[in-house]
Amino acid sequence: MPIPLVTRILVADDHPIVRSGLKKIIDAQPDMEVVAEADDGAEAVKKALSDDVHLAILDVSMPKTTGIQAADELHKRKPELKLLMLSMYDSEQFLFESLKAGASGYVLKSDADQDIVEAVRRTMRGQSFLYPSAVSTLVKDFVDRGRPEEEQFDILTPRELQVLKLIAEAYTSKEIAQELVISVKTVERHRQNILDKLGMSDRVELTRYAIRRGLIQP
Amino acid sequence: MPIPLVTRILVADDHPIVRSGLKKIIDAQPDMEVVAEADDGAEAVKKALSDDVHLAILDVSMPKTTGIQAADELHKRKPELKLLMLSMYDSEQFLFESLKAGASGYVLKSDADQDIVEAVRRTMRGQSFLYPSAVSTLVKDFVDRGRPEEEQFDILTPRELQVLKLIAEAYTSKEIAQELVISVKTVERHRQNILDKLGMSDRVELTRYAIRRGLIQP
DNA sequence: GTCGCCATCGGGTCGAGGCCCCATCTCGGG
DNA sequence: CCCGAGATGGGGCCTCGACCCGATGGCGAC
Repeated sequence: MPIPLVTRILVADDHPIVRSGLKKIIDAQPDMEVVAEADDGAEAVKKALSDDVHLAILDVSMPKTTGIQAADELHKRKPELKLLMLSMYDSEQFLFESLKAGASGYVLKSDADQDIVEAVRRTMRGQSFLYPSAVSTLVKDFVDRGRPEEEQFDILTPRELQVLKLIAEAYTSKEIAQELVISVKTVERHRQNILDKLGMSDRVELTRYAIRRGLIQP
Repeated sequence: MPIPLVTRILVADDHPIVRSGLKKIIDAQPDMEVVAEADDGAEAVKKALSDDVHLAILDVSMPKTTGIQAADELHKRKPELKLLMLSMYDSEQFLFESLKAGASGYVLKSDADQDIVEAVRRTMRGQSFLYPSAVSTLVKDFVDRGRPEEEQFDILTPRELQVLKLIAEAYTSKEIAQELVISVKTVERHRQNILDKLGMSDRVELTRYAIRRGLIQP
């Protein structure tokens, strides 16, 4: 498939101003154009499938359906669609999950005004674009590949996500147990599993993680 | 002082894309123009004083010097400068602090693309602009004014801000004590005072508050 | 079918966090 | 000059969180 003369782009971010800023930068380029916008992962999937979109720029952290989930689904249902992830955070976990979900690029919001045009062009040429320190992260991961069958990195189960969300909303274990109609012990078990999987050690870290993921608002 | 034909605006936000989005919307208006940008409160103060700026749009939550601190200083040193606060959050506390710091308007980021132009025009005319539910908040506060000398709402002391920051970075009390070279008891005393002042009850809520304030990144 | 993952529930330990009491010292403002 | 606020420290209380141990049923993959 040849590279289109004008790349038709969908922009998904929950903040209208960010979309507006991206649109300004992109529409100033002769070879690209924003043809659709979405403020949530689910909407992004719908619009990216129906519209004639070449490339989707997805914010990793969006309420309800995150950018990663959207990327995953889009990659399965429309493999020829290019995916470019946008994130506030230099996070190893998000980077890996994005790449696993089929993203070709990962741009930090703090550098997006400079990087986004280049990232779109590179992505459309079939290459990848990662922000500088992401490359180091990938190299480090490559070197560390000594561990034979270790889990590499994890995703939480749906139930664990529910519990995490409530923890980050300052519910106590007892309150979570009532809310989910399970025992306190089970809540604590889930919490422990989440802490183990993420390599964290208390609720404060979980809270920050939940916010980074877009599970809750600060 | 007459209203200038073209309002000269400074935009301060730590995310370049947000600045870019605001600039796009503002520069599309014939009667306003972005003449300076800043990514931090301190820089905003410097530029707003030196440049010939009529109005400053300040993000409430910025790293290091927050928008509120910047507003406070600008209001003291250049009282004729109009101040428009921009925030991610519908927060009573931030609203009150902004108004106390001399801001004429408070716009939510989620509505900024629609509200910002109107807010700038109203502000330049010497009026106020608040997002809808902020008006209700102010009315409620007015009605509640029954309490005679109650502290109304608080701000944290510098020391308390230090402690809060470390708590939100998942330091334990013991670690904070070591870091600040004080006793664990004092740390817990500070933590308790912070909780009391903010009307909160655990570290998770403090963490979310610290993030909203821009004290730390998630 | 067996193995592993997920979700559920129980026991126990120990320290930290959350919530009271108290006091001292310093410093700036009325 | 004293008062209040900020910062510091201590004693004690009880709950909850963080980290171990164990088990069982279900469900999907190989």
